Amino acid sequence: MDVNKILKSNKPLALESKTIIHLMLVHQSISEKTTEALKPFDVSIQQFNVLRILKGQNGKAANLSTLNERMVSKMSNTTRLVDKLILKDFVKRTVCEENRRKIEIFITKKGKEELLKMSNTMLAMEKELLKDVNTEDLITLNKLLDKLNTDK
Amino acid sequence: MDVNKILKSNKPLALESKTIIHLMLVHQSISEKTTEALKPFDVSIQQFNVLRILKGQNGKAANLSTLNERMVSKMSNTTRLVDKLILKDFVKRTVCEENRRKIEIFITKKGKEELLKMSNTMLAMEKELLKDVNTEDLITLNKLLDKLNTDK
DNA sequence: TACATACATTTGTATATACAATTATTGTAG
DNA sequence: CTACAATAATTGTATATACAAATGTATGTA
Repeated sequence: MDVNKILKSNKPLALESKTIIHLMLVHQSISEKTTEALKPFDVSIQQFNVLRILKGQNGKAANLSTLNERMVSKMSNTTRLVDKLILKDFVKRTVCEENRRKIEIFITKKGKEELLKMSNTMLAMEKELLKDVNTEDLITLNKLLDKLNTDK
Repeated sequence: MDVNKILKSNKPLALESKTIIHLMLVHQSISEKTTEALKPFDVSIQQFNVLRILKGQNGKAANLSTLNERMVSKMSNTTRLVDKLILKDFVKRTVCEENRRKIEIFITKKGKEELLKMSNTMLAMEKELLKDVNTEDLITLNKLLDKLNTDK
């Protein structure tokens, strides 16, 4: 992707602005490819992320706040994401007995099975997207992204 | 931003997956900061982008398809973005006389004035976000992003 | 015990976006 | 010249997201 071709601006943008736009365009592309990759499973990228986090818990429950901390989503919408995953029978939700304000969310057997298929499809998409970026470059890219001042 | 701290996964993710998540998290942060920066002007990042592209036209009109090509937006929504900018008196829309299917969109004087203020605010935000990334790193980052296979 | 406060989640609602269908205009084959 | 396809933009609608307010539960304190 060549950001200059897209911008076609005669007055040159600040390098900072250009970088931000570049990141936006890259995100848009990733987002579209992800939606496409996950379409057969009828889940959104956010629903996929919830499943991936839950599986990372290795049987332990996660409550909503925990999910939320690790996700690109607002609390109120995480509730609704979980609602949708329950409808698909991919996760279970129970009230936490030690603290009834909290809820506990688990991934189900079906959820785990589907997640495995999704992950394979996703990884194929990711490899295709990153096929011209070698390992060394990927490491550099991650290091550079770590330098961004994102409060996280 | 340290993506490993956020993921907290025990089973290590593929470097490709990690990079994609990293980009997603970075985008989310940029998106939030941008919304915040543009709030005083009551425009969205997409509306800002329309204005920036129109200004880059240097008086020449842009039609919707042109705007769309250069933007992170679907055609149908670009129509509505322009609607909102018209309400604010930031742009004007006229039917193209050579081809009445097309419309021509111009930035207004008021639009240009406001865009200048917005750009200053945005640049300050961008510099803050990228304060720990030096020029050389920015160039490297853009080069790496160019390597992504995004069909653009 | 009663009451204020904090915490965890949910609900309501306005706005944003994606996708499909529609309208209006132009181009073109017969 | 008419019919049909192609182009440019708009509209309808379902889903997604952000933000604020509300709900239910727990904790501190007078």
